[in-house]
Amino acid sequence: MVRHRVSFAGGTSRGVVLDLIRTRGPISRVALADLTGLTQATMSTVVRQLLDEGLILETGRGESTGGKPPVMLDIDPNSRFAVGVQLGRESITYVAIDLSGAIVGRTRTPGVGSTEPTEMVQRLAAEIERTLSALDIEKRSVLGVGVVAPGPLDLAHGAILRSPHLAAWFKVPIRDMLSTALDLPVLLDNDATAAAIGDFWSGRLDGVTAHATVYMGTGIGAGILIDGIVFRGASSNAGELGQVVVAEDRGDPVFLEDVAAPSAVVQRARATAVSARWGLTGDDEFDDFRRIALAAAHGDAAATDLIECSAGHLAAGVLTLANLFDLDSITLAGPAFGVAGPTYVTAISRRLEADLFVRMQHGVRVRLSTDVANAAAIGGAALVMQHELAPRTMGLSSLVTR
Amino acid sequence: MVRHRVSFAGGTSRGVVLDLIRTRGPISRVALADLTGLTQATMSTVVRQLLDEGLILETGRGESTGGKPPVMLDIDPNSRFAVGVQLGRESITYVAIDLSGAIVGRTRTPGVGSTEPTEMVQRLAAEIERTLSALDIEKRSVLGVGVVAPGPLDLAHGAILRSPHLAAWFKVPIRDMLSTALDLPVLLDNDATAAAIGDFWSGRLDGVTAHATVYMGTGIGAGILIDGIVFRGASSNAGELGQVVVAEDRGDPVFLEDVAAPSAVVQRARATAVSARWGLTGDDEFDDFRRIALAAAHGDAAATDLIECSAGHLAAGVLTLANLFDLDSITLAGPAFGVAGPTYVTAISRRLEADLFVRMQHGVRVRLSTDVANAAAIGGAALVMQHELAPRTMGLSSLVTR
DNA sequence: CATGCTTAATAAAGCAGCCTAAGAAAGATC
DNA sequence: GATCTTTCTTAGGCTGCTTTATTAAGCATG
Repeated sequence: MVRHRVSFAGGTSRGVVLDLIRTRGPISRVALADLTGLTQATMSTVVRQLLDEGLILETGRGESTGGKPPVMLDIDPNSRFAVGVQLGRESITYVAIDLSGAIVGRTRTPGVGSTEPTEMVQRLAAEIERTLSALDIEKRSVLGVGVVAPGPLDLAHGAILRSPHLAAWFKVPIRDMLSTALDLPVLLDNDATAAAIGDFWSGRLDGVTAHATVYMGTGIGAGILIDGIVFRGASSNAGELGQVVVAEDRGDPVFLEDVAAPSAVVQRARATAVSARWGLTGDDEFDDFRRIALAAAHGDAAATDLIECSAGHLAAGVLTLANLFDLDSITLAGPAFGVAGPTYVTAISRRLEADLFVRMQHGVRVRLSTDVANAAAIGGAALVMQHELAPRTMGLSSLVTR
Repeated sequence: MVRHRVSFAGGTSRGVVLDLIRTRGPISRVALADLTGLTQATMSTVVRQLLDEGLILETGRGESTGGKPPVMLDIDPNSRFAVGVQLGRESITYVAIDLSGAIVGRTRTPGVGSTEPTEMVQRLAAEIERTLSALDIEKRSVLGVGVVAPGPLDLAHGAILRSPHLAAWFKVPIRDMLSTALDLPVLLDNDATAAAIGDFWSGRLDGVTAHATVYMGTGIGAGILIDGIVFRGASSNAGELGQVVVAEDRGDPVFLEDVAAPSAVVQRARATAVSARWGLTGDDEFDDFRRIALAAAHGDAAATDLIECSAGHLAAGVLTLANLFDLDSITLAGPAFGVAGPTYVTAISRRLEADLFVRMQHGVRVRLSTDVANAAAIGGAALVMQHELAPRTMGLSSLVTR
């Protein structure tokens, strides 16, 4: 047999193998060699390294297929941990995950509010330290912290550019400040991107080539993964699903965000005659959206109409997204899907089945995230896992340095 | 100085260096080492190889900057050639390009019509042989032939899936048939993708990260390049710009193709009272579109309205595309831009300047292709150049075998 | 104009990640 | 128990890069 030399970009084979063990484990060395295309000899040394680092374990014997039974390998979940922090409007969510991606701890504190960045960083650091010690996690087994924020970010400098309620954070180097305070690696990324990586790390995207995680909080975004690698575009702002043009109004574009986001639903709700019965407060748009979704879930016709309308628009936007990226997998995440998630899944699935350009060739798997509310925070932690254990970037400009 | 190990995915450094020499040449070894991040020593050997293969030449001395003056390197344009074939509705275009991407020959023959695939392949092969010998190009300096067709293709098998006027070609392995007939490598790809690679090969995309070439012929497509690598999606059908949803009509999506493509313009024209004065034939929608565009160019108000309307819709679709992919460069190509190109460029530029999500961070360069009518054929040839001389694909699934 | 300085290019040796080839280990089969 | 099959490791080699050192070719200066 003629073997061709096989190689992953810049020494990522260790990461690819770790991914496979995580998602397909327990698994033998031979099976890993088959899946990656690497030789058994190479796999032997890669696996040796992962064992030495304590990331994986030999968990016993597999079934013999006529010869020596294989030694099965699996992740050692408790060997490493990562922390994810979601800087929310109304609250900050902290999660700790283990190497398998399972949540081992979760806390929630009041939102950023008007706290100064300097003080906030101290509070974040303190809360993270507290969470870790409460969980009996040694700091040296913590790979780092992933901070997740909405809106456009300056990833190069680890700062927030503009965000609805985080104006005071403009260009503050929060990533480096928190890293100094904690003496741990810190990453900053966008909520949708993080949620997508979280889906990938959970192993639910096995076999998927082109995936998008649609994240709806206050705004609407999408984290896009190609072979598990984040698609970022020219300035790391790709996937701004809320900025899809869905109609025109006297020559001006109408964006998806204007018609499908929670705030749009609430605004339209206020204009209806029956809105009083949903108990809208007017203080917190997001809370009001939840009330409308709940009313819809209980069969309220007008509320159902409002949610269906939002879902219909989102479905059209997602159809555009799926056609442009030729997706084969979509998940929905974010607090907006907390109550009405299934309605949105149905609307999107129907739309794609009917109108996807390549529907004759392949379908698109549409699913709800396993934990819509915490998806971004979990993703933040997953981001750190991927960055530290299986780094990978797209394109040629991304020279791999190590 | 601590140097980090730098590496391009699977031995593509040769191709990257060739790209740089092509686009930035004449250039010295030292400058190449700086640009790529490779060491001077490595560059020395890479350049040696390219010189040995005859792809590049030492063209003389550069300016001294206080020490030994550098030896400048440049492409040897006549060392290699490639042929591009565009299977058009009404005509087939053949172009030959040299290594610098310049057109060295062009032919046009009647379109495919109802010719059987088997016979057509023989005709294509004969015409290509004739073109090459007329240009005095030796066959061994020809890297291959790039065949370009509209519509969804089966790239794995090198066949056309469905195409307006090429129904008889469904699943016919045209790529392999032509390769056998010519004894040359043959590639098949989509018109938009090819046009994008053509733009890249021409060197006009230097410094661009995320580019799209919008191709409008009968349909509307986009070829997307990230760092010069084609973005293909799950089934190589990414960039279907015509399938962007621009409005809704009683719950059904209205696609960009339905309102902005030449056929939509012609249809709308027929419904106007004044359409008689444009001399529409009704035979050939594309020809009629050209007449309307010409009338608009001569100041006909009703024709201008029709073209502006199409341009406005396309601009909205391109805005969506630019926001989702975070583009920093767009070119327009395809026969539909032959007459009215500047109108479309203006409409798109204006729309992006006004509404691009990241307009505060960076702009998007919008330009017309240097040769709108032949862009796809040129791109087909460029595709072969890139495939043979600087192969690269995106993601991890693309294991590099050699 | 000989000497030294700077920059350009090559040469030599080493390392990392993959390969092939060969063999050891451990059970299955007869 | 001998042989076969499959798993896993070891040994040696190739490739593409690195680092370090050397040669080549110009400028600057006493």
